[in-house]
Amino acid sequence: MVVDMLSEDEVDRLFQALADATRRDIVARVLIAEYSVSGLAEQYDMSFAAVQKHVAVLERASLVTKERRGREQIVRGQVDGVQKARRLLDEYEEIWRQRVDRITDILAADAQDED
Amino acid sequence: MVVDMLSEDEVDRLFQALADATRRDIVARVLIAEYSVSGLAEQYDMSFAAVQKHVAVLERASLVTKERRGREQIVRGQVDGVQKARRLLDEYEEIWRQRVDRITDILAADAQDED
DNA sequence: CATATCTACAACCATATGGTTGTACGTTAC
DNA sequence: GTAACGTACAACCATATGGTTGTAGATATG
Repeated sequence: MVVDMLSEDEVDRLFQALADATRRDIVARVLIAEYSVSGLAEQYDMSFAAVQKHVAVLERASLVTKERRGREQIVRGQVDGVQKARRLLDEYEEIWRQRVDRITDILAADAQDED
Repeated sequence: MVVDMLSEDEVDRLFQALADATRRDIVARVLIAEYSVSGLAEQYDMSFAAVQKHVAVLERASLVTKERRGREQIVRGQVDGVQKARRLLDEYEEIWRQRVDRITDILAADAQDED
């Protein structure tokens, strides 16, 4: 059963956001604890602006949220984004399982014929 | 527990391959049944070469396999690629769940303090 | 053999991506 | 008020991506 109703664009953004090691690391970090954008930037060997862009990509993909706190912007992980992506992949596995079942049925029918 | 041991590059390729609607559709199709590359190309409103490139991306990501049969190249879905990606996402959910548990513990400890 | 089919691959183009530096602006601290 | 901090955003660059057309090789079919 499909519960998600994600547009193709949303799914594109989800997987595209996950297709970068730095961004996956950011997701893991902010699922564990809050970070400011500059706090995140300290963790990586790249400019603040680069990290800022990664966070923006993750935000557009609904994998993190940003919330202003004073002069800082707090980044938090958004687990339902992760869950949506996982459920998508579950559906592919389901498709595959159904094919296996179908093939098993066919083989069973063949066995019947041979009786 | 991590069982996968996928390199960052492999994961990059996996998610990158899934970040395109045409490629996701190809994966779904070849999980259900075999297709030749030209058979796949008929399904989409783009050139044969474009579909060929998409299949190549999926192959590098271990989401499909190609096998020559006469002059055709048969494409099949590779479910373990899908499963690897899903397990990756499971790990993120696990990270998140552990944080929730930790926060719950802290709240419980605070409640203790107030007694 | 001749022809049609399926694939491979190169060359090209427009746009997207991942990075940089520089500038500007709001917020906190002294 | 001034300086330092955190952020936003523009401009720029190199490379990757998703598409095209064209050419060539291998395999089947008449």
